[in-house]
Amino acid sequence: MNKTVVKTMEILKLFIDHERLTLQEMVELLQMPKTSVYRMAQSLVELGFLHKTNDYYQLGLTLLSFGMLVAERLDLRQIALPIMQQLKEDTKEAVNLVIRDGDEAIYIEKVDTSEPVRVYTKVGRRAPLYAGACPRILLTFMERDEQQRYIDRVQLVKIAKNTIVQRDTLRDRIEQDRKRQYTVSYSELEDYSAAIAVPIFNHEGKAAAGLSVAGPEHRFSPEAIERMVPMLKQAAQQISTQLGFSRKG
Amino acid sequence: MNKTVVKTMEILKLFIDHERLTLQEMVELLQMPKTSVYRMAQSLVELGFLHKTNDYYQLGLTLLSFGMLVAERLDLRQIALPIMQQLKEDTKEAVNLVIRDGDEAIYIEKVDTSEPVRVYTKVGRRAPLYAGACPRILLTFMERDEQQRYIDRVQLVKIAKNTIVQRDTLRDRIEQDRKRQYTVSYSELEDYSAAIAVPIFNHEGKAAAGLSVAGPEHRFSPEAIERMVPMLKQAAQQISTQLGFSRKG
DNA sequence: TCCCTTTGTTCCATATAATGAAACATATAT
DNA sequence: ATATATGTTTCATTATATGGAACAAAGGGA
Repeated sequence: MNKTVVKTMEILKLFIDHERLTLQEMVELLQMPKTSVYRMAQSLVELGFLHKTNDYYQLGLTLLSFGMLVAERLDLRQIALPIMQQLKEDTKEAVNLVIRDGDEAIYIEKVDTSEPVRVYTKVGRRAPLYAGACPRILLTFMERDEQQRYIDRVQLVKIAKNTIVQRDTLRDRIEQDRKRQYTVSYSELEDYSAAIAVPIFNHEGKAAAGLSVAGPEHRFSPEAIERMVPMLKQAAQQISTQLGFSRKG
Repeated sequence: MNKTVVKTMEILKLFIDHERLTLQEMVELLQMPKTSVYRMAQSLVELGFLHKTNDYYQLGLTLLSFGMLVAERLDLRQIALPIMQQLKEDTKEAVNLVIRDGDEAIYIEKVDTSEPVRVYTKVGRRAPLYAGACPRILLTFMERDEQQRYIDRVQLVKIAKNTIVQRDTLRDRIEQDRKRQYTVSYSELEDYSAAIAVPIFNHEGKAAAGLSVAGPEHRFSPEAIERMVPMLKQAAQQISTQLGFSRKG
């Protein structure tokens, strides 16, 4: 495993939180010698992973090309999109699709609402598995042993005002949601945002993805939730079926 | 500039044309020792650039994350999208937006048609500057010296049945299109596909992007072109204006 | 069931490349 | 004109990569 490659990619990570940076700024953020940073940055520019304009570096278009390749090769995403579009029409809220990537969830598709207030989620964004309805539904239906190991080791960081940061609260929540086969969140990933999520199962009966509707809290009254849950479950069922999942019972 | 980093990324390039590969397949394609390939592939997996499942490697989700960051940071794309959506409504054809990336054009936005026949373009895809209306409009309005140098050195490869592969033909075409301020292509990037493209100018008066409508050839009669060109020019003008371009005369 | 082949993974001696301080180049501020 | 800051290049030293050989695992054929 190449240490130099890994080190060079530390530079790319800076651009997750910074749209553009000078060489000097990267040196300060990374606390590495400027010659080293300079050399690595030039490599990334040569690869098209960074672009340099007037002493400023920013993410390069080659990442867009690769990123879109990844997107178009996600079968689940192609299968889900028309169903998500219908669900958005039915519920009038934004619809999200996540899959697991290690200890995080990554949003792989979103159908945005036309309603005035939007939520923060964007395709490509990540969230920890414990926070927010859609990521947490993946945790809820994770294989039991793996789930316990994750809960035991994860550092529960508060992200928004209602993020769950107590392990026992998280465990209780998961038990409850496992039974009712959906989860709800209010202000866990973003203040004043709510979401309802259900699992999508694959041909092995494993939770392969999470499907959710999301919007501002005031549009997620108990009545609204009661109305949207069956629609969500139905949509997830359609996607699961196309993934080869056979429903038990 | 790091040789090791550049070499490791040769592996990623394999996945442009291959959705998934085994270690052995990569060794054969790259003609490198398998230990070397193994080591580099592990680095890419550790970075999230590759994902390994059952002895198969494929592009990793980290590229999706970075790719979408690039997409959402393209100001031009945010400005253009609503105008592109309107243009698609008006013309009923797919609308594309490209920018230049070195000697290639890269598609950064697309509003697809609801009409039955689609064209190949996808966000993130690249094309040479000489082929197809949208990429070629960038070449048409390139700074003269640079344009001549590009035409002199580019290897004109036939991509579809009508790809321009004669330098003189290309030069004549550019002169003609520069005058009428738009270009048309039939079967240059993909057989049986047509497109009309116009330039988008930035605040410096330089061609910053190309805007096109595209569809199957039979929907691009001379009458249809005459109808769509003014709409395209108007849409491009709107985008140019928002980019700070002041029209001459 | 055994043996052979293929492919993935690890080891380790050797070769190559990376490293980073110093120096140089350029631009900007005073 | 000079000083400072930042980007870029040089080069002696250090660290890491390299890749053949060996090992491990899986699958196919007799």
